[in-house]
Amino acid sequence: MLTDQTEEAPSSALVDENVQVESFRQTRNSRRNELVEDYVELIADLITDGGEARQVDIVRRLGVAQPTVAKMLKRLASDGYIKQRPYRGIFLTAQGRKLARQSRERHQIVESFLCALGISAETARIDAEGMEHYASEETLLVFRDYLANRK
Amino acid sequence: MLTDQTEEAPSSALVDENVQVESFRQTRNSRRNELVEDYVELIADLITDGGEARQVDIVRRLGVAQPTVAKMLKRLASDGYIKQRPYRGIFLTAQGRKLARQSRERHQIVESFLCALGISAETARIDAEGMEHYASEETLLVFRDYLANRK
DNA sequence: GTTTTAACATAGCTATTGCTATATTATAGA
DNA sequence: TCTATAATATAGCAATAGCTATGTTAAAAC
Ligand SMILES: [Mn+2]
Ligand SMILES: [Mn+2]
Ligand SMILES: [Mn+2]
Ligand SMILES: [Mn+2]
Repeated sequence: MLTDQTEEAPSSALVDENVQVESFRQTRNSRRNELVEDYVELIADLITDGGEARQVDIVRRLGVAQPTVAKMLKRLASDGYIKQRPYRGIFLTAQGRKLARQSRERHQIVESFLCALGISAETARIDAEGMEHYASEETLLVFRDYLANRK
Repeated sequence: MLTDQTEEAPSSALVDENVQVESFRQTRNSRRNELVEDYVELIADLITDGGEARQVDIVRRLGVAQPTVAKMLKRLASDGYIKQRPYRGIFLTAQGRKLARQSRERHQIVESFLCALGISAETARIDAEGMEHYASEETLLVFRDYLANRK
């Protein structure tokens, strides 16, 4: 009579230890890729929109200091996501384009889903910017279905 | 005739610069609180469930090395979230209890919402563990409404 | 063709979050 | 009570992500 546990998350009891460890592990892993994803996604958007992505454009869009971006771009280059040509802009490698495409798609799905739920465009933008990096394939599929099946 | 922009996120055009900067700023800010929130939430859960939260319990639940937890607990103590009594466990301050309650509630809403959408319990757990930290009040309200208004 | 300026590079600092190795100590068992 | 063990503390290292200050240089302006 009081048991209403269909499709419900547990309300306060501790979950199984191994399950929880695995959740935290995966979350730490996703967190480690957040910045890289946002950078390549932004670079791709800048190129799509204006034909080029210079360091200074990224600085303006991210709202961080220029040396912060410079350092990150070095890392992205050494990790094989981009090629830099000073004063000529940043170029994505094949690997970079692939990650950018995936990131952009995930971002778009999450943001559109939040909008479809009735959340304001500004809030959807902000929340999606963080949440996108933690949405699994299974979740993205459900979001996509939701978007497709509303009238 | 081709304009179908109701409740839709833009598909690839760059958003306004100031809007984007603000999104990234807020996201960076949320990210800075992720770990603190997970720690106090976990400590509260351990206390609720077993009466005590020792360092070694947190180590086991998070899946990180013991000195990592020891260092973080020092920070939580110096930030006023907890009191430590070695071999006696971790105790939440009023400030810690407040943050724990808020974090636990957000976590629960996000996880229940994902479950309600039909996402599997395991995936919902994992995704919620990351997404919870980026869900705004507005979004939580919509999630809550969705949970309340489904038959 | 100079000169100014804006873009980029580099040095050096801090804080955060992880790790391994090792020391210390409180509790539990014999 | 003594001792073994498990819990905690500490030292020291690395990677990441931010900052300010300052140097260098390519492009623009004159
Ligand atoms: Mn993004
Ligand atoms: Mn993002
Ligand atoms: Mn949580
Ligand atoms: Mn979490």
